Amino acid sequence: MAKTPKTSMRDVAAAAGVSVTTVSHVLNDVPGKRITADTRDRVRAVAQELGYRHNHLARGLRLGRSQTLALVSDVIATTPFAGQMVLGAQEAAAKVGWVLMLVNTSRDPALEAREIRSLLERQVDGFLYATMFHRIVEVPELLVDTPTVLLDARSASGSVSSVVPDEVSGGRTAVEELVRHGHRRIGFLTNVDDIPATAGRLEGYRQALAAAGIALDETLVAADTSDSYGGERAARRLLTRTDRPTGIFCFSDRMAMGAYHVAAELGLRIPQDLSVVGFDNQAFVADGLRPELTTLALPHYEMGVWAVEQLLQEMDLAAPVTPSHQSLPCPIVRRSSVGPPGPG
Amino acid sequence: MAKTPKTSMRDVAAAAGVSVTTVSHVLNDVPGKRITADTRDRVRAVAQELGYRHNHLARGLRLGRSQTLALVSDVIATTPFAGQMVLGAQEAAAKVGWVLMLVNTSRDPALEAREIRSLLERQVDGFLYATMFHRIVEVPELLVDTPTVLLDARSASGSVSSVVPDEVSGGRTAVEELVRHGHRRIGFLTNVDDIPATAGRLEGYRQALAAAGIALDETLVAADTSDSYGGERAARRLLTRTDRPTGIFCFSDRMAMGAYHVAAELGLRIPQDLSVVGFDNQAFVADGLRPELTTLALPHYEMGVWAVEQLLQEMDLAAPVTPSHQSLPCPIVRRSSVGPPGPG
DNA sequence: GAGCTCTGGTCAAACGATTTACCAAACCCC
DNA sequence: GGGGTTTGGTAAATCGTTTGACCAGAGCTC
Repeated sequence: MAKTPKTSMRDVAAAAGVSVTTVSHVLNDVPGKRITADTRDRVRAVAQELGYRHNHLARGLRLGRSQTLALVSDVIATTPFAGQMVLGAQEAAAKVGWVLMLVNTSRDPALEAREIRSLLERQVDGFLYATMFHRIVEVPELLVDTPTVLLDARSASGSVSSVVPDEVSGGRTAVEELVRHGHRRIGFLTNVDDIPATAGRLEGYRQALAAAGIALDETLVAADTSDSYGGERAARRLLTRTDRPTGIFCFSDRMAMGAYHVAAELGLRIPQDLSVVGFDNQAFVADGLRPELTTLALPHYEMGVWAVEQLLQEMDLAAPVTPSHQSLPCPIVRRSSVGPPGPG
Repeated sequence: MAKTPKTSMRDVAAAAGVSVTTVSHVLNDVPGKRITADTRDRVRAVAQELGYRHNHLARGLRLGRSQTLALVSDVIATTPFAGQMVLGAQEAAAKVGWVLMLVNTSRDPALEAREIRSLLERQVDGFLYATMFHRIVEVPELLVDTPTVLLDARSASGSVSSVVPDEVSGGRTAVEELVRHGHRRIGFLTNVDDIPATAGRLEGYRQALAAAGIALDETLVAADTSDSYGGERAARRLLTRTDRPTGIFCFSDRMAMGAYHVAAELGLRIPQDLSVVGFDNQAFVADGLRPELTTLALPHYEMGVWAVEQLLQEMDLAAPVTPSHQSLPCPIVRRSSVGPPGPG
């Protein structure tokens, strides 16, 4: 860890026998500046030799921007797919040479304010305000005059751009998959929480049934907690009926996992006796079940990318932009849990 | 997004009728500076009123450090527990007012070099070099004279500090749990990959057997891929024997999931006929199985915290430090998959 | 009242870039 | 050879802090 004394443009300039200005012009390839190829080469060679490295802090100070984005989220880590969102954002930022600062606020408003303030002091140019599952939030007061995009969240006021999964089309796709295989009695294991995903996927379920000319049977919709135990309970209610559904769409892979347990218990084979579609494409769950679970993937990576690209674009425009709200599709991941309805 | 013109110390100084120096002294609570309470209050009031906000870029430039850490990792997101590590690091940094920049390199050396260079240009003070599962790596040339700590990785040369899970004690703990319940024939579903976790957990398995006075039976160690299919194959090899083990320790929860499938197929009840211990405490897997899986948790959060604290400490000392290598314990998470061996 | 020490500040020089002016020499045209 | 233009740069101000050096006035001592 020998503290190598850092080389600045001044050092390069001195060694190359030119002014700092020239070094700056050369190293930044400033267009429209007339500098002989000879000088250019010399400056570059010297910079290379001295191990010159740009000082982004100094540049940021002068330019008034840091080329840095912040991702602040309520709970970065409690959901296993959070990483994909962060990854998408980070990669999109890296592509244009920006970097991402990461902060987690644990839903603590005081902590959140403190952290945002800290990021603002670091002259962060824009914010991604993310929640780790699709929610309705309001963007913190502190951020009102810094460019901000909502990630996996929508704002009640609609005042800033946002990107969320398209829950409705996701639900529709799931049910269409069952319909396509010939199912007509299709159950829905839904979630009791009042979140956009619940309403959206239910709406998708309705739409798909309607499109297939299947009458909605409210008793085939069973709500419970979104974990595997909720899945068990809800599945048991549906599958112990004499007119049990031949296919079920589950709000989450975890609920689907519960449904698998109940099916095994009742001696129902998947997919011969019962087809199942999940949601989330949860790593190590969907592909660990037997048969592997057909499910819908949340577009976390894509949302991360979209949010950064939108943010960069909004920051480019000096003028205030009209916010744009995007829903990204949830692609279906076909595995082996869906088949034609049994003779039953 | 009205670009509010930023207020600087100069503005505050002018409005308060003092010099910039005084403002700096007051706002930073510089010790040993004599300033009347009256002036202090006035400066603070004015700063508050004008909405003054520190400019960390300018300070960083002056001070030569940014109070920023970078977490560079090979694959941030492909493992669901990665988040815990990032979270631990971020929270430890936040506690002392530092922030974390995040970069993912996808195991691409060219990309890695580019990103590290970019972070270095931003005057990042220290690096966390993380891998998303315990590996042996060498720290990139570029980082040799910037403080760096390895996270979930160890370096071959041992030249920088590192923190990893204690695989040996983890393996031992798992097997001890089975021994404690009275098991004497204990199988090990291990992994074929040549990584520290494989050797470490096997060693732990050996140690626990030896401590219990149980002779090692090599045929009870079945190696396969670490996913659920590998678990199925390995479990089938062990459980179809006439002298099948009464308890098995699985390299991963995913392998344990495979073992559950085989047990169900063979009509073996867990834990009455077979006890199972997993590893990883994988979200939504361990607690989604029936019965819920007893397993070992990887100390990802704690490793993140340790790494940041170590890094901060090493940066404090100007002198070169002798690197410290830490193994953190993997705590057991008891659920319902372990019981006394059956009469069989 | 000369000489000291405090008190409560201020001045100006960094830190390392970018950018707006400006300029000397060379060249061109008639 | 006088005036204008192009070429290839340079000087200096600036971004917003921190900090080491300095200083005027008040109070104390003898």
